[in-house]
Amino acid sequence: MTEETERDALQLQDFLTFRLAKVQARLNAQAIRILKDTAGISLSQWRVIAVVGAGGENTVLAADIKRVMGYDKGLFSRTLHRLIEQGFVTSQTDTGDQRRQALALTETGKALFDRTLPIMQARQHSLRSALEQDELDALCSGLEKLEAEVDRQGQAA
Amino acid sequence: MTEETERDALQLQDFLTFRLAKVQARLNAQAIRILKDTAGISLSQWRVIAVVGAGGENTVLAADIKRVMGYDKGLFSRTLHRLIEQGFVTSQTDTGDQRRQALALTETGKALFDRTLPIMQARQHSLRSALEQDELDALCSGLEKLEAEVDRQGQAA
DNA sequence: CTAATTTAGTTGACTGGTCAACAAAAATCA
DNA sequence: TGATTTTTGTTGACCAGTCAACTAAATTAG
Repeated sequence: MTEETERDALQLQDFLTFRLAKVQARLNAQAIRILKDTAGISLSQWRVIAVVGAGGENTVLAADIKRVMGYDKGLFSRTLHRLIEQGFVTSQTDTGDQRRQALALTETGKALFDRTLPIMQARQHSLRSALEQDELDALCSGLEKLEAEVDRQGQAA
Repeated sequence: MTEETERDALQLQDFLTFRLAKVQARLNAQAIRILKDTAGISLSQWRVIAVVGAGGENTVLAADIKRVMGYDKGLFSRTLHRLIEQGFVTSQTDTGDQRRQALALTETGKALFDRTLPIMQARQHSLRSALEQDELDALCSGLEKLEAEVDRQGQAA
């Protein structure tokens, strides 16, 4: 019985972060597969295209995207260059501040965006449809509180 | 206004999986940092030690751990060998089925487990303490439903 | 009993993502 | 103005994780 309770206690304490990690890994894998099959791009590439595409005709600053996505500098830089190489995005250094890059989608990039957005939106919708509205709210609220607690702990350390 | 609503709509549709990914990334980074600083092991190594350690004096089958953790074969194999090299875990091939490996912690491994478990439990506890019990239940329930929906979609495809 | 299939594990190649060192432009300040 | 610091981005090295090819042991079917 001691072993059982020990084991249960451990599984229990590990429940939250481990479960979160597992679910997230599966959602991630699903998104990666969909994007690879339907658009031939990576998840980080899609996120950049999505944000630039959401800007419509306006150009979007690279630094803003990086900030919004919370991505690493290095990862973002490489992702962006791959997108430029593949001809989905154009980059123009700001005339005022030459460190800044203003991004826009090419015609090919726009076509990819228009084709891929409904697919990804449909996925989001079907995921959301598994939950009632109040469950969805509770999930988001719980995630926010967890995130705030990680911040709080990070500050303390 | 069109740009605004487009942008908002996009941020909204991206909310759930993106928010989940961000929170999980931060939780993961926190766990990795704690384990590196206090125990000098990786997260995947800790999870193996945690499961083997939870078995107490009983040996635990490698295949069972792999299944419980949902880890890739290759990752698990390499993680295990690093643990054996470092002297935290011993592996003994099953006398009946020579493909199976029965794992146990060495004395060093047990010491590491005993030292690290309370640290990780304390972390879990403080994360949980950010949520009321019903919020925690709602979060777990929401995650389960999401996971089930991913399964359902995966089956369909 | 042998052949085919399944299961467990190992290995190499590859991608994604993090970290740290660096370069260049801009802002701050003496 | 010129020196220092800050911000922005690039690059190389590295670790985590996935995938596919392979080996070996066990099981199943003929």
